[in-house]
Amino acid sequence: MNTDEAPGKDFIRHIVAADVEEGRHSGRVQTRFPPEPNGYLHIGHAKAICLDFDIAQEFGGQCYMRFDDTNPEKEDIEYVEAIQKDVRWLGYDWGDRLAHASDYFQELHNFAINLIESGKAYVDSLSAEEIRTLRGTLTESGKNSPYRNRSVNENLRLFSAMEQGEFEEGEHVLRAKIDMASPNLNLRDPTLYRIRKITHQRTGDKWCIYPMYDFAHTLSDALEGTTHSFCTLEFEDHRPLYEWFLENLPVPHSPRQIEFSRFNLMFTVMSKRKLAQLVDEGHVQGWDDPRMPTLSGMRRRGYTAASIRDFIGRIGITKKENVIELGALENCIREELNDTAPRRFAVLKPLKVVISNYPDDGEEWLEAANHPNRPELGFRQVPLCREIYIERDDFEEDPPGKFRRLSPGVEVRLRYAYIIKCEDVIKDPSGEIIELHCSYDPSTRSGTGQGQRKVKGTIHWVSAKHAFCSEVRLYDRLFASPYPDRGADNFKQHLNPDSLEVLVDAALEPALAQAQPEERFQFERQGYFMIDAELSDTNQLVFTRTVTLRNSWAKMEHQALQKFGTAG
RNA sequence: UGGGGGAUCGUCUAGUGGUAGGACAGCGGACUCUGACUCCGCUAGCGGGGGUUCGAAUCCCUCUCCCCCAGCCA
Repeated sequence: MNTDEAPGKDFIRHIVAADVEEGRHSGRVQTRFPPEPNGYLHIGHAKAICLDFDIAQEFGGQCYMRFDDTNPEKEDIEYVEAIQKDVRWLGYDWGDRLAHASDYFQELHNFAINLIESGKAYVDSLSAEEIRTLRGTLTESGKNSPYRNRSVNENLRLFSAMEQGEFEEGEHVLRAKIDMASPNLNLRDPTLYRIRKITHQRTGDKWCIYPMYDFAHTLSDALEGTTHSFCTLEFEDHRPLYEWFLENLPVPHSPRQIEFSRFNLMFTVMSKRKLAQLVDEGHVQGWDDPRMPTLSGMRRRGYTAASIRDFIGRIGITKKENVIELGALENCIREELNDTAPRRFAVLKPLKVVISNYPDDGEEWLEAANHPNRPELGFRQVPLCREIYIERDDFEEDPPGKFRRLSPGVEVRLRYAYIIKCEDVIKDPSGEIIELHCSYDPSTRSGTGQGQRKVKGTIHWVSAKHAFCSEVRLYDRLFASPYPDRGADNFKQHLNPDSLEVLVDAALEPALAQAQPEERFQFERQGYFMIDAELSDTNQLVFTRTVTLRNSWAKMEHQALQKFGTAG
């Protein structure tokens, strides 16, 4: 097979293309992204957002941004604003097509009257418990409510009284009259309206009856002229109800609902309820905590919108349950940042090195490439003097076999500078290594073509005198288990206690002092980092690690530990 | 035990009666002043059993396993 071929379209695009070809809806394509403003958007929503907006665009149609705000109890303007910000950030523009289910409350109400008048809806005065009992079970059919055969006039009168606020919450509901014996529970006279005496964030106190999801969502789609209504699998058996509304009401358009599977990410949870719990109970510092799978959290972590869209494109659309490896996501941001991020030196866990044969007051500035594979990005100067910092992990007194770093008597290259050799290890009384004494070979300066001998390895470093100290935050997966919400135990038991490591005395090269918010860097041999604008101020910069570099050495170490146990 | 869905390399995903392909991961190698990047190579899959057919992931039968549904949430 030809590898140049474009990847196959997903099943939804096949369906839409076929509909267009057959001239349904006059070839028009219109979609909508319908979030409920009861929480922040997460990476799972990105799949729906991309699907809704991309398909509309691909077929020359339009996509509405519509808030499904039919439950004032849970919804809040804070979420409405955050959601819009996140969708825009992802790169989508709904133009003037911003809508709310609440914009349609009057029309929805008219549809309800219509159903009552045609004998297809009735006011039920049973309690919630009684309704549940009469609904039956998965295997037993339900029973009709004693109020099911009220006259049209009585239903009209009661519904009007509900609307006028003459009843308390829970006294009555409006139900569709469909089939209490249906094997599909959604068709056993579903509730259409309930009484809620709560101020709505948009309509205020105008209404005290609010439509239920199935009713409001279907008819909002129909009123807007949606042609294709995408949603996740759990709504699959709501489709017959969706279609029942379309068939039994004088709707201007008949959209088609198509379901796809949500996606799940290993080492994380993806339900708004659970994410809200992490926020409320203080396991994270907010919806935008860089460990959260929310779009705002990932943005703060350093993910770009392009990398998220790239990721969504790669995981595809199917109806199969799926759990995606974290590496697949990380790969997307690494790929982008490897290409675009300027390189810098940062010593995260410093160990002082004295270059004993370097002049006491000596100082020189060396040229270091901003990007080794992209010379057009130029160079910056890094200072060297007699005392420098290297990474503590880059020295081992008794190194394992394949260690390609510094150890006693061994030579390594200071990247973009000289070859040094470890002559002496200085320890404090407790035996902890506090300083290294090294000699350097002045003939081996980088770029001179001299001193090209093979050494053990190349390490990064920062001049002690010129270093500026910064806080660096190393974020890791929020959960220690790949499937935190599988099994009977509480998902919070799987929280990773090491998901955040705060380093307060990282030594950064001077050029980093000019770092701007949004600028991303590769700290060589470490990973990709960005300023956390929330935590930084003029006195103190705080850098956040977006993702580590791929690290085959760490992998080897990990495998060795697995093999020989973790003791010692 | 009712109804609705789903099963293709470790993980995602193509395939629509004609050599099971791609991505990520993994393994091996080359390169390397980042144990990065890049490049080369390799490993690895149609849930089981029948049937139709010259030929089946694809069509038929059957079995198994997994997910969703009993809110006045969405």
